[in-house]
This record gives sequence, C-alpha cells and structure tokens, in this order.
Amino acid sequence: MSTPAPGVSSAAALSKSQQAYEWIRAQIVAGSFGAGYRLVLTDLADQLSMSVVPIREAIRQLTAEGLVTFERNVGARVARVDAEQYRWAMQVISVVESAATALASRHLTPDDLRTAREINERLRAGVGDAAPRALSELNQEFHRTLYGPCPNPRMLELVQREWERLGAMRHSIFTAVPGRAAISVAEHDRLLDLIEAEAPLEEVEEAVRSHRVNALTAFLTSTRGA
Amino acid sequence: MSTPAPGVSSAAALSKSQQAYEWIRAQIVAGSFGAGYRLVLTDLADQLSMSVVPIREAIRQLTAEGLVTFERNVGARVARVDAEQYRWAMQVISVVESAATALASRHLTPDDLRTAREINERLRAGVGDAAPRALSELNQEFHRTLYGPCPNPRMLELVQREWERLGAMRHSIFTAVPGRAAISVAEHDRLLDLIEAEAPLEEVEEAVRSHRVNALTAFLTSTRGA
DNA sequence: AGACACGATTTCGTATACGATGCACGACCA
DNA sequence: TGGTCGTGCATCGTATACGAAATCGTGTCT
Repeated sequence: MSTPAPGVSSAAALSKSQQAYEWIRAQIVAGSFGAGYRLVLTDLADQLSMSVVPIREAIRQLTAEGLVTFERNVGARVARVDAEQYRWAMQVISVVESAATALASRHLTPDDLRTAREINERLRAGVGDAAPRALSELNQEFHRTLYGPCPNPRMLELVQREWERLGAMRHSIFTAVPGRAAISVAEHDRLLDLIEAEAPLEEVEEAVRSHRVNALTAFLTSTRGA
Repeated sequence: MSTPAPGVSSAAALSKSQQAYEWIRAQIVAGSFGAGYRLVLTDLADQLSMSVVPIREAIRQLTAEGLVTFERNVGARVARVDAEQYRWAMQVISVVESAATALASRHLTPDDLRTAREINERLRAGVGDAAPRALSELNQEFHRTLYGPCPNPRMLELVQREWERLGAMRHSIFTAVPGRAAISVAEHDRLLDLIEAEAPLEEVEEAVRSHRVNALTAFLTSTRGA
C-alpha cells in the first residue's frame, strides 16, 4: 500500500516509454522542436537519461499519431505541414469540430456559456494588439470551451489530435489576415446566441463550420493571392 | 544496384517492426485475433521469427491507432468495442464519412457511379440471403466507392481508421436488424440519384449522414429494446 | 470450508551490444 | 577542374540479457 517512489511526484508511475512520449510530444507542441527538427535517438536518450529503446517506442507512437515523420534507416523528424496538408487538416477540423460543438451544445452549463462570452470579450479587447500568439491561444480556448462538453470522447480526441498535428501552424489562423479577427469575434457572438437560444443542432453545426471555412478561405486567399 | 534478397519478394524491404505491424494488424482485421485476444510478446516473436523488440514497437503503433489496448506490466490485447464505444465510433463515422462522400461526389466518374449502382443491385439481390458477412462487405464496398475519390486524404484516413477500429463489429450493422437491409438499399438508390443530379453538397452529406444514423438507431433499438 | 499469505512462473521493461545502412568527406582519375 | 569512387563516421535496426512487476497456484491458518 506504500507509494512506489515517494520522492518522485508521479512521473515514476509512468513507464520510461511513456515519459519519453510525453516529453517529446510536449516539446513539439510547445514549439521547442519545430517542424523538421531531427529526433536523434541517442541525443534524446541522453537528455532523458534512458536508453534508446523507450525513445524508439515513443517515436513509433508519435509517428502513428502523425506528429513526426519517419524514414527507415534515416530517422524521425517533427512533421512538416505544408500548405496542402494544412488545408486538409483544417477541412477535417471544420467538419469534426462543428459536429463536436453541436453535440456539446446541449450539455453546456450557464457557467460554460459565461466563460465563453468572457473569453470572447477578452478577444475583442485584444484584437488590435500585437500579441498574435496569445490571441490565437484565446481563440482556441473559446472553441474548446464550447466543444469540451461533447459527450463523445472519440470525437473530442479527433479534434484535439488534428489541432496538435498542425503544431505551431495552428497559430497562423486567427491573426494572419488583417481584418479577420474582428469578424471572428462577431461570428463567435452569433454562435453563442444560437446556442443560448437552443437553436437546432444543425444550425449550430453549420455556424461553426462556416466560421472555420471562412477563416480558412480568408487565410488562403490572403497568402496565396497576395 | 542488386536487390538485397532475391528470394524474398518484397517483404524484406520492410523493417521487421513494419512486418510485425502489418501482420498483427492483418490478423486483427481478418478476425483471427478477436476482441480481447492477448498479444503476448514472446509468442508473437516466435511466430514471426524475430525478437521481441520489433513486436513491441508494432504494438505501440497499434495502440496509438486504437486497435489494441495496453496495460503497463500486463500486456496488450485486441481492443474490445463495447456498445457505448460502438455508438461513439458510428457517430464519428456518420460525420466524417458523409463529409468525405460529399467532397468526393464532384470527383466521381460515370464509371464510379455505374460501379456503385451495380454493387447496390447485388445488395438488393442478396437481401434475403443468409450471408450477412458478404452483404456487409458489399455494403462497405458501396460506400467506399462513393467516398474513395475524396480529394482530402486525411479525411479518407479517418474514415478508414474508424471502420477498422470497429473490427469484427462493423459487420453487425447491415444485417443485424431484419427489415433494415432493404431500407438501406433504397436509401442507397436515393443517394446515387442525388449525386447524379449534382445536388448541393450539403444534401449529399445530409443523405449519407442520415443513412448512417438511421442504421445505427435501428440497430440500437433492436438490440437494446428487445 | 473459506480466506489469506507466500512462492514459482510468466511476462513485461529497459539496458547493452553489435551488425547494417546511409551520408559526407576526401582522394583519385580523366 | 570536374566527376566518380571509396572510406569513415553517424545513426539506425535488432538480438540478447537481466531485473521488475504481475499473476497463478498451493499451502496453511482460522
């Protein structure tokens, strides 16, 4: 009944493979390991003070999730997301996240809605600021608040994963296009109204989806057209 | 410039980890390893004439994909899909497959449509038969024909994966409910008509989604209600 | 008879070792 | 001088080995 290792908070409870997985993944998500970064087994093993075996397993897992690419006898590197893949991923997100939000809408507490509105106000306040990263983070949080209560865990997982796959690139959406942020905030308002009015699920879903599609096309036209 | 191992067709080109992955996965998909089957490292290693290391990596990969579950210091087993997970997965499929079908509909060749109609006729002809497995396979093929040309590979991948995750259970949909198969065939016809008439993508999507939802609710009510 | 404790066995987790592969650099030849 | 071939190093791929955890069976005590 005694805790296995009192000194180590809870990390020791995980296998080294899992530790490696979590750590590498954290580095990727945080951006410390940018796209294309080479994941050399021995280096990682040294950094984490373990042998290469758990590292290899972690990398396998990350490969299966699409966060890293892998080439036989060459090695792994953090996945690059080119414009095409970006579009594909965003299309997937527009579909799955909207469905998740619709499913969640009936499970949102008044508290959730209040939180969402508050986040959106903070977004509105910060639209002019030169802190794109923070705004993008807020935007993510806004949407996560709305789809979080989705009772289908599988759907939630897909949404999360897809965002993670985009890596650092996911921050280019909200702020990349000059006038877009303000429009987004307005669309957020409308979405909240719909949910609060208990609009049909299809309408909620459609609202989220078109919100995403709008943002994506705005982004694409501004980068490609310019 | 010489082929590495003339005797071995092409399997030798893959790493043992990959061989193990493919093989185990094949067993699971084919049903040889049913839900709950214990994947013991040494056994698999012996069967495939390799050490346990590649096996472990393969299992990691399969775990990440959700085909097997894993418990530390206990081992891996083929994932069980209970009724709840089944519902969740089918809900995901209804969302993603319908989107994929809609996206594919503009890329379908007359040939694809002909093929789909032909498959549906074979389905119609076999509705009464006592070969549920074959019918289910045909049903899968029908839908695959329609979403296959979807230009978004990521979306396709998600659909495929989700079906695979259901494993053997995916065969219980089409034939489990007595009257359902005939209805499905009719809905297939309607779907083909919509596509051929170049109906708006939303209508195509909605048709596929409701088709899936209908099948699911029919299945759930017949199993739970009875 | 039933429950608990303890030991044997199975199986997993990780380290280490060594062969295989790819890549980069430099030498050699035309 | 340019290109090609060979050599060495970095890194990956897999096998083997050993310690650790869990499970199962057995014996004992109540």
